[in-house]
Amino acid sequence: MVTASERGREVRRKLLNAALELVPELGWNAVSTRALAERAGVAPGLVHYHFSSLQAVLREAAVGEMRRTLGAAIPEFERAGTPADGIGMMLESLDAYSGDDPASLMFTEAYLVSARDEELRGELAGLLAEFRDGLARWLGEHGQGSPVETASVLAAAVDGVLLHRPLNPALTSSAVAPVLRRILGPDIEGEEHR
Amino acid sequence: MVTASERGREVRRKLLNAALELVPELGWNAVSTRALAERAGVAPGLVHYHFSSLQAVLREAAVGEMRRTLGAAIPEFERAGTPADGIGMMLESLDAYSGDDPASLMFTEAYLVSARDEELRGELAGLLAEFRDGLARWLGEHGQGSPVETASVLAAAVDGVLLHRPLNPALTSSAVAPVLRRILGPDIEGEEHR
DNA sequence: CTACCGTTTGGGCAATCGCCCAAATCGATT
DNA sequence: AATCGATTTGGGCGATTGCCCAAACGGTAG
Repeated sequence: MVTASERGREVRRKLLNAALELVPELGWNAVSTRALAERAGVAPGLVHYHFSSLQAVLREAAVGEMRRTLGAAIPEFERAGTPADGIGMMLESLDAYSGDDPASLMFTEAYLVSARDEELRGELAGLLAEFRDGLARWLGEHGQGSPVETASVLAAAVDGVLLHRPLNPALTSSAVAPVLRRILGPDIEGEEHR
Repeated sequence: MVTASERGREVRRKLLNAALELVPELGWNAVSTRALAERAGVAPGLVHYHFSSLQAVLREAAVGEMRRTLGAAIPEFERAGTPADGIGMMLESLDAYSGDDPASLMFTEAYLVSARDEELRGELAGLLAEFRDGLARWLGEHGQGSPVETASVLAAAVDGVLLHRPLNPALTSSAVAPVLRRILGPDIEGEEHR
């Protein structure tokens, strides 16, 4: 015995999962109402019954996925004893992402769309700020100088590596980790330019 | 007196410039034949007279823009005396790119599309390899250890910063430069994980 | 002047788009 | 059994898509 509202929530879930598959496969702007419904195995009209628009489905799917991924990253980080080990662990778990896998592509697609979608931009900025602050706090507690700036650059660098990976197969974690770890070292003297 | 072929080459140029504007404005997949022609100030049919497909216009525009930008970056780099100064200079000139400006968005759009477009992927990989190798050679000549890995991570980190900038306004060059410069320092010891 | 050829025009083609909606369906409640 | 509200169905709406093409245009050569 299944109530109508239970079936409804299941359809919603299937639509969000379909979005998680199709955005990386086709690109955010190439996902259509009908393709989404077909992948979810439901009738096309259901998309606009459960969501206010096609964009709303994609936004909710993207934000949910990123929240899950980033939320799992912080505690994993904290299992490491030192920041240097933390970067190592993070990059190792990052080897699961080739850069052209669904999760990586969803991240980049969302970043890019957020440049033109104010609502998505706000949600992503909040998500990213939360992750960055968590990382910065942990870095600070372990004696890292300029923890906020370091965390910001670290987060950006990791996404940059994912962005470059499909074009540069040499960017494996074992090649990246030693270089990226140096970011935890002391400042390097350099002229300040005007 | 203007020959037909001269007018033709001018139309081609105008279409490529229009693509340079519209891809960042609307997103790669949202640029249509008609919108492109309208922005270029030419008739719609000309798009498929001068190019084999709409995608071909966007590809040629993106590759050209990236070739120009990356090509200008290497000599600028070499004007610096030390790698530390080079990063400073690069990041300063990078302040011209807010992350949601046309040039930055075109870079990211191209990276993303290349995940699904084999031809574009090949061209971008070549472009990126050329830049990375030039940077690595210069780093090596200035005594930088692991120059290839350092250059690869540096290139990725810069693109990551551009990707994050619209979501994290604190990522100014003055905040990023000191952190990113540490990448030129000595290796940091850290456990190797199994 | 005529013939020629690369360029340009603008409308047409079939396909697809996001979104809408009346009607059908289904379990729960009376 | 009758009724109700939430969910589902599938087709329809006007707009837009990439690409095509016959016809017009315009400078050059014979």
